[in-house]
Amino acid sequence: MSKQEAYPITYGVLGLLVYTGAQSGYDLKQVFDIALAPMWNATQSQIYAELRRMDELGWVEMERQEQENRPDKKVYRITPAGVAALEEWQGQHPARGLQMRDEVLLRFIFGSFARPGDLARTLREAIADHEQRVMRYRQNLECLPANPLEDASRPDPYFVLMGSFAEMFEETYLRWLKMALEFAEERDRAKSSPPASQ
Amino acid sequence: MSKQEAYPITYGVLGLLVYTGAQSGYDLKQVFDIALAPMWNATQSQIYAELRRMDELGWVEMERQEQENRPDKKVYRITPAGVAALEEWQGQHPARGLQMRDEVLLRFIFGSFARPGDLARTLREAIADHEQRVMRYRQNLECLPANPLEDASRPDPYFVLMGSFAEMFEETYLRWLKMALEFAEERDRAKSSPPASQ
DNA sequence: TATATCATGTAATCGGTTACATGATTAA
DNA sequence: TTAATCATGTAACCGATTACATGATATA
Repeated sequence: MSKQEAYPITYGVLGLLVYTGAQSGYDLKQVFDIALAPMWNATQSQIYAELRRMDELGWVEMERQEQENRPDKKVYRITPAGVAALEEWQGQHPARGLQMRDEVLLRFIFGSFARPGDLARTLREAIADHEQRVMRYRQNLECLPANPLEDASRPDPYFVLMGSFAEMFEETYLRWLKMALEFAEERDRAKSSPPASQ
Repeated sequence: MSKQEAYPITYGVLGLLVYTGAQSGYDLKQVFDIALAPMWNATQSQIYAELRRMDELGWVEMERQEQENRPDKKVYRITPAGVAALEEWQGQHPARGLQMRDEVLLRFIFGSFARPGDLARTLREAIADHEQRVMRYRQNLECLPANPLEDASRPDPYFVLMGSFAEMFEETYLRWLKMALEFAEERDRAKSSPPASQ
């Protein structure tokens, strides 16, 4: 078989369905962006495509909810076959290792080509971006879902640990960004003042 | 204009060409994997495609080197237009923020569906993987290139700072992985021993 | 009145990966 | 003798993104 039946993103949507219960593609996208932001991202149309795929696989069931003055809401629910698929997946060997794509770091490493101010501006914007991320992750920690398979009275311990990963990662990243910014600003100052040596 | 003329990966290859001097696509792939591993990854055929693209843009020049008993080596060199493109790029606003795709984290967050042992095994493999990464990054620190635009007698300070990012990131990641593994192992123990409560 | 949100999707395209082809050299 | 490496690339495909379409409701 060349074409796979499921991908990481497939299992991401599937797993979320367990925690949310029956949900529409639209709502799942919101949940996805909050819960899985630290390790994956998906577009709206991708979520719809994955739900259709899983419907064909029998991993989810769709129920059409009529609405007034709006398009019908298609509400999806995970099936026992879907739960089995999640369990199978956990036993498989990960297809790929961690993949990062970070244009800010790519610019930084070639920062010697930047005109004065450009690199520092890029870094300041990145700092603002990542500070917002940290805040969002901290907010998420206060409304974590319970685990329907285990203790329903407490927030899911896996989500708790993931939250701590997100926070650790963002804090490390921010620490570095601030170091890098100091370096970039110092370089700008050195370039604007008349060079003493050389 | 809808189709872009250059992407982050384009500038990645272009920037490396400054440090390596004239290089073949084959060799650039090796350099790419070492120097840009923390923020981007590229396949061999992608590198060839980017070199062809930049040749058409006039950002690089190609020289064919004949070889005995081997296909000709196409050696690329950056042009002044290429250097200008790098500088322009540094002034633009990054198109996308950080993107992470990490199947290990995705499995972890849905780890309650894992059969006993599966999650811990995934985490142990991830620890081995990331420990290798740390070692590679530390090795890289000992053979960093000089910056041909600045002080040629010292390793490039941008590469030095990137190296420290890679190390910080991997150490944070490893610290978390070990916490997560402890949790997973404890969970496995609790499931194998007869439950006292419930 | 204009924008944003709710809610669904399709079509087209793009960026990236995989598979394949070639053939000599070197190491296990 | 087998496998890996050097060195180049093409073709096909796949996963993901972007743009577009629809139309009501709520908000500014």
